[in-house]
Amino acid sequence: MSQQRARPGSRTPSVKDVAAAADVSLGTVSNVLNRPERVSPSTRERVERAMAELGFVRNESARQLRAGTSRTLAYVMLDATNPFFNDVAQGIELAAEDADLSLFICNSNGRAEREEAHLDRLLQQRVQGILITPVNADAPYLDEISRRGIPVVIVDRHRDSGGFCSVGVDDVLGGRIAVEHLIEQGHHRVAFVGGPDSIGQVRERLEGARQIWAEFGRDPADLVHLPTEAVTVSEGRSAGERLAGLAARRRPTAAFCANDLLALGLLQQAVSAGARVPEDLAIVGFDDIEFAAAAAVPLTSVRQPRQELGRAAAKLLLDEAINPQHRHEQATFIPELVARASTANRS
Amino acid sequence: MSQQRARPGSRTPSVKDVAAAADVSLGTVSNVLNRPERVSPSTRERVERAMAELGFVRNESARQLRAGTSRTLAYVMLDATNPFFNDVAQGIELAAEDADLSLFICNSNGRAEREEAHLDRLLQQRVQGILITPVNADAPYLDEISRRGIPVVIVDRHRDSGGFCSVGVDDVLGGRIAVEHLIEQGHHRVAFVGGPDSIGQVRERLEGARQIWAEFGRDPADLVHLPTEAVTVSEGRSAGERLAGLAARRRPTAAFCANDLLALGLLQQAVSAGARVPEDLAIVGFDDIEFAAAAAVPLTSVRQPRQELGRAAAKLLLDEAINPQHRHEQATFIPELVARASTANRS
DNA sequence: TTGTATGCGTTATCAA
DNA sequence: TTGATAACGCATACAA
Repeated sequence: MSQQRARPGSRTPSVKDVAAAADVSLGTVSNVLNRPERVSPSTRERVERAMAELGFVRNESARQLRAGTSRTLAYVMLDATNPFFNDVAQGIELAAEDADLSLFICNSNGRAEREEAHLDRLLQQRVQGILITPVNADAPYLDEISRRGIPVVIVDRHRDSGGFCSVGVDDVLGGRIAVEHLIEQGHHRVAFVGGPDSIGQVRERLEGARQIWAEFGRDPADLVHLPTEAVTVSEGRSAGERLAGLAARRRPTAAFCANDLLALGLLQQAVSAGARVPEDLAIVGFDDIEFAAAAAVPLTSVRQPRQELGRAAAKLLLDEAINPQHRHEQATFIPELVARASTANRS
Repeated sequence: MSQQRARPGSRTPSVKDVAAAADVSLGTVSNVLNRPERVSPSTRERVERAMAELGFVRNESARQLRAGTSRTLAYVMLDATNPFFNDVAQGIELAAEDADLSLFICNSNGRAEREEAHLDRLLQQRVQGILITPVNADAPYLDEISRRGIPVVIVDRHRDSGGFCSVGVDDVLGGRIAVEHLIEQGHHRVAFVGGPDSIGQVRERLEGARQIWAEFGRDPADLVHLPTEAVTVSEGRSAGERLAGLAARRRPTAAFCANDLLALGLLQQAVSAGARVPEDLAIVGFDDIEFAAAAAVPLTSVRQPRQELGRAAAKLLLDEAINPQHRHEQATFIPELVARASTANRS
């Protein structure tokens, strides 16, 4: 096999090489690159031909060093195994692509020290801005970055103390519509599955659930909180076991899960224990990831506009980076119930 | 809210600023950064203090421009909605992190023109190397990149014409063990669900299935190919409908799906049509993504070491980038059957 | 052990 | 319309 590599002596061609080949000055080559209208058609064509022949590719590091502005964005994800965040990342990537920007993607996996290490590296890269779903939205190093003049947008979280753009959905409302739906379906005892409390979303979704429960005049004791240690499939399963362990007359007939991973785990446990969904147990998830619709019993879920969240965040970031009179903005999207078989009517 | 930003007049501090603050020369600061052993403890400490006080962060563009070596890798994914590729990406990211490298992640979404646009940008970034699950492993622009001296590793695909490192599993073997398992479970008529043919993996998994089928002396007509237009959940559903439409005596009692997404779609269709899994229809998937184990009927699947694939690919890439006597290598992992409820024994 | 000087590839300013 | 030149921030060879 011809292991054809670049000949040892050959650097990758620079503007200088192009200039020599096209017999123009270096400045003219740069103009062809950056302000082609300033250069006459004939020489421009000559330069372009030389570029093609030499296989010239602009060196972005040099460009960035000189111009002072980078052409990269970064997204620091919270949990790469949750499709929700990957969908958000896709939205960001599409926006970045539109703006001809490259995107660093990092995963903190829920650990603050990894998050900080990533941020460190991104600072060195002089990224134009950072999108982040932080482990802790109030971490001081986020302010530190912002103080450096680097735009930071918080994704799928809001921050009490302000100072940042952020995007997310109205989680309280999401909790309300989920439980309202269950009430409408005739349930009188409902479980809320989710935790830990340190996750703001979980708290707010539960808060919404409690609000609507109270508004319908229900007894708070009939809204049972099944806490979990994380929002994962396996925690959903374990919550299911606890649920199944309750005495029949105390057992909720429906569960609202803080996210779809929990809901899928709960569904699996229920089915494997011989329970029928939704007849014995109705289930509502949150996020509406693709696997919610793909479940054996398609899952009712509170939809977040996942890609749109990413796109919106990227747009806010770019505005902050470019627009001098940018004002921080908390973009809150409205979640939407998507009813499927897992909560079909109890008739 | 105090919109505290960098004071307009303040650039981010450079080595020069640090040098001035620590009252040493610029070269000494650079030495502290790159060969700390060469500088005396006392001045080193002074310099480090100055760095901390000024909040100095090394400018990676300048470093890269001067040193000629970049500290970034890139992975061009084929399909960001498939958790399999995200798991591979995680493996890559972990390896990159170990090497203190940043990672660009791009998604071609199966479209060659997006892939090329991404590669273009990555070339400009002068990435140290590119990992890619290509739309078409034989695309000539991959050679073009390699010829430029940029290491390219092909992930989850192999290339006939060589010239690259690649990682993947033995797909033929994967097909064999999947169908062998079904034969052992007592199935006499089996469906292969997958397509299009342009995907090498699909062809090879089918090939493996046929091999083992023949070796057991079975009639080729009893291995029914249900072609799909993509390896997605919805195509799995539609294959399920076709399967259900077959006359009962011609209908396979088991299906081997080219990947888990297809298998999940098939499972959903079967359950919603009232079929019991595995009693009426046994299902085997491929990849063993997390959602296979999380399905309502946990899915038997042929496991690929997803993260490990990514890690191995990154290691090959780094070797190619650093080791002058690097030799291209096709790393082939052995897939492994993970038996779950979707193929429980027909007793 | 520390300082000085040069250049990486590009953009932008100014003169021709 | 084009050319010459300086500067971006850093690493390194070499001198002190």
